[in-house]
Amino acid sequence: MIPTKEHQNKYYKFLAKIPLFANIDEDELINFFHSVQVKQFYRNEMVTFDAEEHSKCYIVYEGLFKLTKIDEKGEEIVISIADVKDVVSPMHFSPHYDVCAEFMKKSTLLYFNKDVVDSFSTKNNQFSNNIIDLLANSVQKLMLIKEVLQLKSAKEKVGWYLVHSKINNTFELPYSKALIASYLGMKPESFSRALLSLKKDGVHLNNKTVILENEYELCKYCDKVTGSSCTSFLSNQCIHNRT
Amino acid sequence: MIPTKEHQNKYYKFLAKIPLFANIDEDELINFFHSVQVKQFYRNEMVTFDAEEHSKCYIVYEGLFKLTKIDEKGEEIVISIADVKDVVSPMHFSPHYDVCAEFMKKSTLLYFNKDVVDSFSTKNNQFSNNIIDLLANSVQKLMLIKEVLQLKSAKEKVGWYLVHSKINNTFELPYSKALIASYLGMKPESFSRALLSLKKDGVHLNNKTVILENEYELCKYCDKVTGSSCTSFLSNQCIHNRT
DNA sequence: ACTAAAAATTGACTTAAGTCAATAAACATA
DNA sequence: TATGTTTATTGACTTAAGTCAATTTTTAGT
Repeated sequence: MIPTKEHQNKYYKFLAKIPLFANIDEDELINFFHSVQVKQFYRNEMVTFDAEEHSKCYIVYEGLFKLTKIDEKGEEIVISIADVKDVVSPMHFSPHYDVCAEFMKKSTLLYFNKDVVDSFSTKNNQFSNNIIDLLANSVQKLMLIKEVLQLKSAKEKVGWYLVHSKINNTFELPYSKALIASYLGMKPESFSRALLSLKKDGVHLNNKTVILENEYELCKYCDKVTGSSCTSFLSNQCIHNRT
Repeated sequence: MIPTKEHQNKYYKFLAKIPLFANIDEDELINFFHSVQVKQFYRNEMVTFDAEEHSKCYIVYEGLFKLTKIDEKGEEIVISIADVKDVVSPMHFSPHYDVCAEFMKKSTLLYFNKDVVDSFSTKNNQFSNNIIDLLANSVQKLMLIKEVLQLKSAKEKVGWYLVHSKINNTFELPYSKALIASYLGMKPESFSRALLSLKKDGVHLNNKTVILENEYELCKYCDKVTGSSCTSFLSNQCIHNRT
């Protein structure tokens, strides 16, 4: 759907702050933004992002959804969680790769069709670079979560997610426990039991807020990439500080 | 190491066939290839691809290695297998993301430094597009393997890998069973037991060659992206043919 | 503030895949 | 073609996380 004039301005301002559009000349950007489209999705709505229908690039303006794959038995895995400002770009997948988007909240997505994205990236080299950064980031995130899923125990997974939240979201669990559990490839029951076990080590969860008896209980679950955004990175207490 | 004149020509010919360099004007390509470097690695050699030292783009000229992550206890997961013609590009990872390359054979890697890659992609839009395709492919491959690892039983994983080999490598297992097992996130013993169970369903393995009692035993393990390269894709027998 | 619905927890039990150890098959190099 | 080494298989046993069912806690709408 093409947005009304009144909405356009706020969409433009929002988009201009997304890393995908960073360091691009404002005139070119505004011109590109003319082709933005908008779509609303309802809570619990499920959409298959098959590339034929969805050869687009989506940006979450508001709301939350998870990208999932579901098998014949109804078992579901979460590939990624898409929050406000996140970019999901099925136009870059194979036409035979289907993923399912499950909306956790009423959501507004802004999107561009593949042809306009491609033609803009041909004209504008910085935009190409931004796409490269976006995809490189996805690759790294997927490699990291693969490591977490395959190498860590239930308790370590939860510990890892908590440090992650500590460092990136200032001690707040950003989503429901069930959603985080499925992102970590575990059942809510196991998540709950892992939290119980962490509590014995001094890691408490007051509703969604992480509380530590003394500051460093979670450090041992930290990975280096996450850690590099920590204020104590490479300090004496930091496990990544090996000399 | 800078290659000798005599070797240059064969490297150039090899590189020109890699998708990363497809559809680029030959003169520009040859000019870019002047900056290629070469490095040899020995069987069982292990190298950490930390971004500081390895802010490069590698192409496997000959040999084989696996990209792995290893934890404190020595447990290892395989992130990807890099075979001849494959591109591995640590320059696109965060400087804090370390992966380990373990060489399975004596290998020769060609590589370009980040600065020359970046400057070529600034000048040449097609090259930018090829990098985007390369990364988009990695994303999709990682999403697919995540699905395989989390959603499938041991037997289904092996079945999936076998169809994969059937379709892409004409019925040959390309690597050792132990390597394939670890790529599938399982132990060699479990791989072996899964093969035993598949044998009961008419799937035999004569050394590394897959033999089917009647043609379609493996179809139920096929995913749609892999299937799209199958000669019988969407035929009557094909499970992706739902009407 | 009240109620219904949704989300999270806890306990008892099950299970698929891992571990460890012994043996067998395949490979590579003389 | 023999020999030592690596890779694969098989069997007995263990275990971490899943399942199912019963509560309890939290959330959201009136």
